[in-house]
Amino acid sequence: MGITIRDVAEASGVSTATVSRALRGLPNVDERTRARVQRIAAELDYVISPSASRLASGRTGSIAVVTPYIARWFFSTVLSGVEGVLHTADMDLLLTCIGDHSNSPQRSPVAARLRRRVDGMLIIAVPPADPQLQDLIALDMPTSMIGLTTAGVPSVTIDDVAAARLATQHLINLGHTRIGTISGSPSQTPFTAEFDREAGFAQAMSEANVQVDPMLEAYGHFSIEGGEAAMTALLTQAQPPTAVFALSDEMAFGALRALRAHDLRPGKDVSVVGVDGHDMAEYLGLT
Amino acid sequence: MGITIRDVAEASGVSTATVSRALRGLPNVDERTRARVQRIAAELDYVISPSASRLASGRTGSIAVVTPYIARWFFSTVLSGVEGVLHTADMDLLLTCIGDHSNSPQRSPVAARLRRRVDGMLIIAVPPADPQLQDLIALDMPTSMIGLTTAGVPSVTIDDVAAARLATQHLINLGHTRIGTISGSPSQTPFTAEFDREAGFAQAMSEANVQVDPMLEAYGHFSIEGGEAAMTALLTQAQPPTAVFALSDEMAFGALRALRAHDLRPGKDVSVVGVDGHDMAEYLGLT
DNA sequence: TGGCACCGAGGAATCGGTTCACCCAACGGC
DNA sequence: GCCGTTGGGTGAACCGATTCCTCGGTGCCA
Repeated sequence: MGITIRDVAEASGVSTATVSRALRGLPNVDERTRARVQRIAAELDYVISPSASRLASGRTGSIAVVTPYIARWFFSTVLSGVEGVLHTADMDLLLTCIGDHSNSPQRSPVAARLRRRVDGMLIIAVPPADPQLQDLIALDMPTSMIGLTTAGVPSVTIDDVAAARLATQHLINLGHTRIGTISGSPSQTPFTAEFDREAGFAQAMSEANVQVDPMLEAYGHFSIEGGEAAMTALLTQAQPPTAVFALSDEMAFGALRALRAHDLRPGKDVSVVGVDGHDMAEYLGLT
Repeated sequence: MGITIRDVAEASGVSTATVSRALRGLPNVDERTRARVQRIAAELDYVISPSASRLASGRTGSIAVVTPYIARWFFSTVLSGVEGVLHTADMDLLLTCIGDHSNSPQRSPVAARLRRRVDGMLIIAVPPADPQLQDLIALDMPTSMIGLTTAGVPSVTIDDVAAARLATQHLINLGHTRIGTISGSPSQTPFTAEFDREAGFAQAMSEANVQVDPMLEAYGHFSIEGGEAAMTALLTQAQPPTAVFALSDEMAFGALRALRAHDLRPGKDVSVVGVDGHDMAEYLGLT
């Protein structure tokens, strides 16, 4: 069917070993030989068989991206960047979504799926308490993380604590004292970011000696709908907050929508801030 | 290093051939033998080597998803769905982004990257005129498409023509006669959707005997910023439109932002409609 | 001039499954 | 009792690279 390395070898009058070295830029090949092999390979439209190469070399040339969500803003943005990097590095990107929400019985455990299949993984913002995370780390392969940290694994995160403090302080500076929050959910395994943002909020509040009213905490599950419901809940209280800190921009959107529904003007009647840097944030009159 | 099929074979006292058949549910294996093999494989924590399996069988068990964007709403949503399906089918998902925008010289041509690497592809809304598309189709492997159609390739699309007609008619029903459009760009390779939506707009307009003013066409490049710029351009004309049809919701967002900047109320001073069904569409007061 | 390092290249083992061809025993029909 | 089937199973030839080991030849240095 396809052209094999042997065909190329015969056509150029060398051994397959030489072809392999020539094509991969390894040393110990005469440059003239290399050029000839390359030319012939191109003429024959030869494409190396990744399976065979992987089997023989032990390297797969692909890395897995593990993420709890794909369609959400933060994740797809990161994914897009990662794809670019991997693509130019000529690596395959295996996309794998893990998540308690999609616990269909058919979804085999991630760790088993990845074994012997990739050279490394990139884990994006998986909740640290996710049981599957341990299995992944136990695979003991090169790993990086984005948006969460684990001992011994390189990672890149934003300083969520600082960001949340900043956002909260902004509200305080505006003179607000009844500041509500919209966080993820009361009981579920928290994301690292969720944890840190709450911490930042608490810090800023106590620093400014502003009382945190437990009545003013609502849960938005990191979705737009959830944010809206949470905001509605806050607004219908006897003493609604004058400002709201949303733990993610998406929930902030929902909150804004709730404001509209109540004919309140965001930024005037009620201030809303969110954390994320979402593309759309600035378009919507978030504080 | 890893446990091989041979280890399992020896441990269960059968040949590797039988292990292979037993583990993959093929016939001609005594059920008791199969059970024993499965148990032993599990005990040994045996994981089959995909590379070897692919090499021997010729099947890769993975399919490529080819898309021009990852981070945009439509694409990441589709991607998320596809991942679910593929995952439960126990297939690997190779993510590949092609796009004229990211024409860094390093990005090898997609078609070559995919040959011998996947069993099939899923192409999402690539502009029909994209040169790489031809190469992909020339690979002649099982392919499906979403959001574009090509002769001989199964595909699923929404009826963009109808959707655009509907949106336009809505504006017309509201009594508007000066209706502007914000489309992608005047010259670039159009997406199928772009094409169809323009067609639907034109149809609705001519059916209602409403004049299409060529002055009222602006280009938003399918981005929020672009939509805003386009809307601004429309608004600063001598006779600005009273309604605007945006070819995508993202551009519609931008348009709304421009309205805000001009202190105009969406839906009252100027009506805006978009097509897409974007999650956020309804939250923003799009018509 | 002998010894040594190095360069370009080939031979062949190897990676770990899959699958084809064949084999053997048991069984049923006539 | 003989023969054709069929279910269960084995052996070994692949699949298509990679890579270790080997080898002749050349240039360099002592």
